Amino acid sequence: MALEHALLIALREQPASGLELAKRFERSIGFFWSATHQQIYRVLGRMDGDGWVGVTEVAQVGRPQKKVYAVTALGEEALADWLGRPTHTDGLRSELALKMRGASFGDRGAVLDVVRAHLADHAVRLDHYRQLMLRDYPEPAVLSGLDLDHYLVLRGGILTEETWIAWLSEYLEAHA
Amino acid sequence: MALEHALLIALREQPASGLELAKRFERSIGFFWSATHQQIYRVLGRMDGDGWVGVTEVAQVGRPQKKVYAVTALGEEALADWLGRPTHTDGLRSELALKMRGASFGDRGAVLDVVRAHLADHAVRLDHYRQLMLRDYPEPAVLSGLDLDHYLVLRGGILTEETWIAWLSEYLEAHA
DNA sequence: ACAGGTCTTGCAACTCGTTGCATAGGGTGG
DNA sequence: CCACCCTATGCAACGAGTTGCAAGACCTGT
Repeated sequence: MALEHALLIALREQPASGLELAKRFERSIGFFWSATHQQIYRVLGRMDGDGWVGVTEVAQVGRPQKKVYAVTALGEEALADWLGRPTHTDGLRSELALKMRGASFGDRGAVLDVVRAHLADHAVRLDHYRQLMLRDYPEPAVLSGLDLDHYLVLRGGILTEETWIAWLSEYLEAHA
Repeated sequence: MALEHALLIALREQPASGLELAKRFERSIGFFWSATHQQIYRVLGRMDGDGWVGVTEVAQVGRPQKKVYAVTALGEEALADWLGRPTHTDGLRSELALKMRGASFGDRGAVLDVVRAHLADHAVRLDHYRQLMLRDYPEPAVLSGLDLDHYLVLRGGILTEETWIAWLSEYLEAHA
C-alpha cells in the first residue's frame, strides 16, 4: 500500500507523466522501491479517482501527447498523514539467504557460484552509488531539507551494499 | 516463487505439519522469509499435488490429528535444481526509506519518531540474534555443513541489523 | 505510400501473499 | 452439559505486483 505514497513523493519533487515516473523509478527512487510502468499507470488512475493527483494533458513536439500528473491539496494531506504513521519493520525476504541456508541439499559449488554472482552485482551497485555520491553530494556537511534526505538515503544504499559484500565474502571464505 | 523452496529446505531439515512449519517460520527461517499459515497450507497442497512432498496423517494425544509432510525424491531434485539456478539480486523495498526521503513533505518530527521506533525495533532484533549466536554457535570455527550455513545466515542477520542501526542513527544525528 | 521504430498509454490474465472467516477435534471451568 | 479456548486445517475474497500484449501517435527511411 506504499506505491501510491512513493508516487506522491516523486510527484511532489517534480510533476511527471506515467512513463517519466517509471524511468525515475529505475534510477534513484527505484533503488529501494521498484515498480513497472503498468503498475504505475494503474495506481495513478486510482489516485486520480481519489482526487490525490490532477492530470494535465501536455502536447509534445515530435512525440505523442502525455498526461502530466501533479499532487493536489488532498494528496498532500494524504502524504503528510502517511509519513507520520508508524510502519511495520520489514524483514529481509531474501532468496539468496535461503539458498545459502539450504546449500547442503544441492551442489554446493553451484550455490557458491550464485553467491559469487551476487557479490559481483553488489560491487557494481556500490560503485554506482559511490559515483552518484561524489557527483551529487561532494560536500554533505552543507546539505539541508530535501537534499539532505536524498543524501542520507543514498548513504543507506551504500551501507547496505557494503554489508552485502561483507556478508557474502564471509560466506565464501568460510566455504573456501 | 520461492516459498515452495523455503518449505523444501525446512522439511529436509525436519519433516513437519503445516502449523509446525508456520511456527518455525516465525523463528529462524522467517527472519529472512516470512509466511502465514494459510499461505503455507496452500503451497503444501500444491507441492503434494506436484509430488514434491508426501503426507502422513499422525494421531496425537490430547490434540487433533496432524498431517506431517516429508520431501520426496522428486522434491529433492527440484530443490537441488533451484539451488544452483542464478537469482535476481533483490532491491531494498523499504517503506521507511521512502518516508526518510519524503520527510520534507510532512511533519519532520513525526517522521523522526517513526525512525526512532524502527531503530529501537532493530536494536531488539540485534540483541535477539546475538543471544541466539551465543547460545547455538559459541565456537564458530568448528562448524561445517548445515550448522555452518545456519551460522553464516545468522551472521547475515546480525550484519543487517547493525547496518540498519548505523544508518538510522546517522539519519537521526543529521536531523538533530 | 508504406514499413518499421519508439513513445505513450493501457488492458487482461496471472501469481503471490494477506485478511477474515469456517470447521472440527479436543481440553477446561462453571 | 455448555461456554470457552487451543490446536489444526482449510476456503474465499481481496490487494499488490508481474508479464504479455495491444493500440494509437508520431517519426524516419525507402
